[in-house]
Amino acid sequence: MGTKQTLTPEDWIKAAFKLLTSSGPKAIRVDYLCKELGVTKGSFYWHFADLAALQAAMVEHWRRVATSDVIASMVSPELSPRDLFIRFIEDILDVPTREYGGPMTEVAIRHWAAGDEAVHAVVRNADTERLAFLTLQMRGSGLTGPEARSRATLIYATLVGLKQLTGEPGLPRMDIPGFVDAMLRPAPSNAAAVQAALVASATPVRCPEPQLEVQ
Amino acid sequence: MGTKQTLTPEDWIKAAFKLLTSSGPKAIRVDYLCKELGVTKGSFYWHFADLAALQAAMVEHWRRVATSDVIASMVSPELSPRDLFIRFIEDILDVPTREYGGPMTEVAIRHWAAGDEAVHAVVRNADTERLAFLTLQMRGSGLTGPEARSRATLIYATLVGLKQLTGEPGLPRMDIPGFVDAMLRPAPSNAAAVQAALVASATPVRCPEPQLEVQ
DNA sequence: ACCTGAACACCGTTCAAGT
DNA sequence: ACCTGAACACCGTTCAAGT
Repeated sequence: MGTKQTLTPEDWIKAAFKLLTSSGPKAIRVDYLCKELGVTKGSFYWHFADLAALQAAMVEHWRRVATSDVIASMVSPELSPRDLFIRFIEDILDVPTREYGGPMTEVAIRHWAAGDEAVHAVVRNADTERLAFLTLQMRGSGLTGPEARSRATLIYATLVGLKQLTGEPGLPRMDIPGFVDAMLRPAPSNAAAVQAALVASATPVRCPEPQLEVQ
Repeated sequence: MGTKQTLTPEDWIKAAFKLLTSSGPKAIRVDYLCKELGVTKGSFYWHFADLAALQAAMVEHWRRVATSDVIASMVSPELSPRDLFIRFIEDILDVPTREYGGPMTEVAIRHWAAGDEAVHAVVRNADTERLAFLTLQMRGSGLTGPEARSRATLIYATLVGLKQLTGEPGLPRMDIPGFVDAMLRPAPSNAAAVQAALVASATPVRCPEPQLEVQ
């Protein structure tokens, strides 16, 4: 009743992301997937030619939802540049992860890419595409060409880096609107100052006292 | 008689490099190694705990002969800075490869590193070590701190890049002494000019007319 | 000490047969 | 159309037995 009769490729991809984020790239295995979905191996090979095909589909899916789809959803012209930036950044870092491997999909993909050149190539493409879009928007906000590019690079690198740290407890939470405002200010062009603005605007999460294991 | 009775770890490492350079990282397999050496699999596991141990030994061997050993052989103070540079570059790019996988070991290792994070980490360390040494020597030749570092980086990146292209036919052959002379000139500090000096001093190998496949 | 030979383990892949 | 179940293939690893 509540259970679906037939599996779709999306079911396999979703299960594979779950394995990726929970147990790493090497956990993307046919038997694990089948256990997760309650079927036997033969079923997998009806949907995919081989494991490489599923992996390619995973990466391509990620590329679409975490890059092209987000960019495409931005072309509605009612957004101010500032709001567009905020939404883009929040979407890139969070939206595509909701349905699949949880909030750490982006980090898991980059970890996977470190050991798989095919994955790495797609991640590079995604970075390029996102950066080109951010640069274009920066330029549309009145910044000059090189300035637009360098600010876009800085903002993107900073946020990707912070996202990596999000896994650890006691992370600083980032104030994305405040950061965007600092990045859009035309004058100072001072990377260090902008970086300082981000750090200053980051509200540290309540940091629990370090607990010693006392019994 | 002419054949050795007993295999050494070095024999396995050498055979593994042969497989790496001829057929890529995935060809480093126990059965291939055994066929190459004329023994059975059990022999391998007497010498190494597992395949990962052999791979680690390969990378560590490369790191030693292609980095630390070359640097250590340079501390004899009879060399002029210019000759030291020339010898270092030639040794780094050629010497460590003679005994093992031929002249393309450096390229093969970097290709391997693209798909294996453990290998990649060692390559990064080697690059850092080589660059630190080159920078130090630049500084000893009268260049200022930042200038020494940027020139060392440029020279190293250029030569690594050219080495990658060496595999293809019709390569430009590089005039290392001429390049070093250009890099040691203190004044202009112009990266593009130095780059031009290298390209100008590269004597193109006889470039055959493009042959159309006419039958 | 060094190696053989055979077995085992693991996991991707195939395929005839079911519904 | 979608899946089961069992077999096979591939290759890393183990180990008792040889010299």
